[in-house]
Amino acid sequence: MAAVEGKRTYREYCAIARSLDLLGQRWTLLIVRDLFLGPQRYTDLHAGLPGIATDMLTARLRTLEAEGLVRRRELPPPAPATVYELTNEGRRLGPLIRALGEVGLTLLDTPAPDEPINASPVVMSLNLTFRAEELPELTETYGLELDGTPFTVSVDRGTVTTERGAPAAPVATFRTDPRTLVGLIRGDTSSQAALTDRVVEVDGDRAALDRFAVAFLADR
Amino acid sequence: MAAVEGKRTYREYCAIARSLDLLGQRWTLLIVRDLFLGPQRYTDLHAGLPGIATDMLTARLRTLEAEGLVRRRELPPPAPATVYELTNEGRRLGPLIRALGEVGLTLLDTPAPDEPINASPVVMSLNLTFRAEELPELTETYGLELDGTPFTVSVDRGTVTTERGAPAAPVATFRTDPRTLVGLIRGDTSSQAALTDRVVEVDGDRAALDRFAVAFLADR
DNA sequence: CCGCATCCGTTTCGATACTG
DNA sequence: CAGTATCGAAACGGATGCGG
Repeated sequence: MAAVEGKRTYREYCAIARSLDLLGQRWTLLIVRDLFLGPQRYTDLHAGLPGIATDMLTARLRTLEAEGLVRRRELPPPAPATVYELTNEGRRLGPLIRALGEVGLTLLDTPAPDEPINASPVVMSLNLTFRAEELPELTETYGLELDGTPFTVSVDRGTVTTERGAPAAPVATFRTDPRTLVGLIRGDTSSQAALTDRVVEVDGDRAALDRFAVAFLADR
Repeated sequence: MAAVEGKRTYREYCAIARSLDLLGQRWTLLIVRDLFLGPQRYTDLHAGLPGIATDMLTARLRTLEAEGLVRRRELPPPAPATVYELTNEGRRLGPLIRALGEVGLTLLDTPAPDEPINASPVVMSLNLTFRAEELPELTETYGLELDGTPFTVSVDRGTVTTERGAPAAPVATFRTDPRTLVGLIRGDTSSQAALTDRVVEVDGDRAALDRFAVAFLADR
């Protein structure tokens, strides 16, 4: 007889169940994933989540906001817009996003030739494939321009950070498409071949692409 | 027009999305959680998942089996039964389960007096609240009997393991209920008070309860 | 009692059309 | 650009039935 049960929740006194009450709905963690590369506008979030309905995206953002994991911010003129960004609370989901990535990375095959590949997840995966033990002293910042969208990848003695947007002083900027970058990371393409085939364009230190390829090769 | 789309999946070339395709459905990760304490029969799984529909549990188990994360095993006589257990693949979800627990642990308040508390999640949470830095040399095995259900908690120089079932040679066995154990871990009850109030019964070394309480105190 | 399978009302999700 | 409104499809929750 229609008990007023509010929302669907695991009613269990359990840390894992609580997490899933917070984050377990469809799309929620993928939104968080996208925001880990930096603030995003509604429309760009929508573009990065293939197949999400607009009202679903709105609903998830409202929930994440109410939970204090995401904040809405109005950009001032001259470029007024609404962006969504992670709060400090939200940033504490980093280890969870990483754990999910590590599980999923082993499941990814070489993409089918016609499979569309978004840029953001590929950039995000650099955090997973980074091999600190190779080049442990490496410290430099790369620009990445994937289908025209700029990203920043910074390596600093064994740690990486990835963000949206172009870096201030990159040692080099690589211009390519997500699929080619996947090929490089997976070792299906060598950095040499990428250069001679001109599927990657380099602005700046051309040798930086070799170091990049070594540092981020997924060794399966 | 009904495109035959099969199941609901994020069609994205992304490690995180792949993980969620595998594990993101309701109940799936809670089933995995329960199996991390050891093999379980269908009925016991059902009892540990408040509110799951029977066909849902069956469906999830079938999917996990098909994905190679869970295996079905028939126990031989004299106690014939079917148990479900994690495969080696399934055990690789440990870091993910832990990350979920760490997010959720900070969200758990002191349980309401009438809130039911299952034993398994409390035992599982010991992996999260364990403080290796206190008593770094501690190496001993405790028995835990919560509402009559036996568990084993082993500490070995900075690492813990938790399982269902009674240990072979415990330094002590604590007999209590999940709620009291939560009080101990959260620091709402001292081990001394628990002993004098007789809400915990100890078999074996009574001082072991103090060490246990120190080692597993959630310091928030 | 254990291990499911079936049925049915409710909730959530997906797709698309539309609006300030 | 940033959402609402609408509607059909799928998933879920709960009860019940049923063979070993």
